[in-house]
Amino acid sequence: MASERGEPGCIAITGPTACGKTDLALILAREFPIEIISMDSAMVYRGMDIGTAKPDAATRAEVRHHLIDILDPEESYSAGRFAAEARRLVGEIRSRGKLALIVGGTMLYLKAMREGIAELPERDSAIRAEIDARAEALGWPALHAELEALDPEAARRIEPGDRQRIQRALEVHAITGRPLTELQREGTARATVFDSLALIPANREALAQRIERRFDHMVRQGLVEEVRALRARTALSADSSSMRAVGYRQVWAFLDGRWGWAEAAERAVIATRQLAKRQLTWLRSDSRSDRLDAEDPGVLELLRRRVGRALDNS
RNA sequence: GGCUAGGUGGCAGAGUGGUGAUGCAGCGGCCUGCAAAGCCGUGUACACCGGUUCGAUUCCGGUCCUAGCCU
Repeated sequence: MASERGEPGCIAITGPTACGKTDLALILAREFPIEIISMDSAMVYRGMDIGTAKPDAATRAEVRHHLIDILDPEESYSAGRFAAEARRLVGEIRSRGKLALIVGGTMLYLKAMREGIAELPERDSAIRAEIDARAEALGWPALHAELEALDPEAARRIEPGDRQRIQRALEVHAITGRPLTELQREGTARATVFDSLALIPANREALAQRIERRFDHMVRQGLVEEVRALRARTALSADSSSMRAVGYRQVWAFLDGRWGWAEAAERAVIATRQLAKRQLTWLRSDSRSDRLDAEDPGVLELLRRRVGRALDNS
């Protein structure tokens, strides 16, 4: 229906981890003039290949991929950057006469791109460190109370224990001198309209098993070595946002000696399952995505039709 | 067979004569620059059968299990 909305050149395929979206996207990309835009908050990092199930070099030589390997793991990405960069890429790909296929499971990025995101300052490490120090001394509920005074509306919707959001709201206020809520109200332009197809595994139990098998596979591929190499980077720590990723965090803890291997592996699988659950929760309430049964053998054919139609319209 | 210590929700693990301990997992949900993150919510558990009691998971007796020791 993209054409009917006058928007174009772009389709998203999303779904929880390990639902098969990458494989399907590659099949499509080999059959149609497509470039893939990765919508994945972990594949952006260089050196994080095995644990993110990143498409390998041969595949990427064959099918053009974007927003993979664009940052060092010490850096941080953001939904705002994704929205801006993906939008720009869609235009570029279109100008080459190709279809941009957005593939990934980072739902906030999908939302930021589709609905637009307010123009806010980027994170500021110095200010965050300062806020963390105060939280250490006073506790997050105390900072929540401070936020109450600066931005009552934000305080109302943010839980007193939600350090991440309290921190961001205080950070934005510290940088701009204005309440986050106000800034968010002002600028949520630049939405991009496009179809998105959500692959939903009908069987949770089967998904859980696939997750477990996939983790075992990653370990055989050398996940532990990959994390060991990352740990050698002095600028990287367990607190880095890249190292909070599922799998990496747990293997890091194992290498620290905090957990035995059995425990680390089990926790990695659990964390991945929980991630999938959160993704499914997001998709359940997302009325703007078409929900497809990931296990239905007919999905590929369905995707082919959607892609073909989108190409005809652009 | 005897003695001793135990049997608490899927798991771990406190506790009390009468207000849902807690943690983990699971399940549901939230989501505006860390999102593979962060957070919120969610359980008529007290082995079984009697007894005492206004009231027993908690006290008493028995039964059945489990572990250790003894013969």
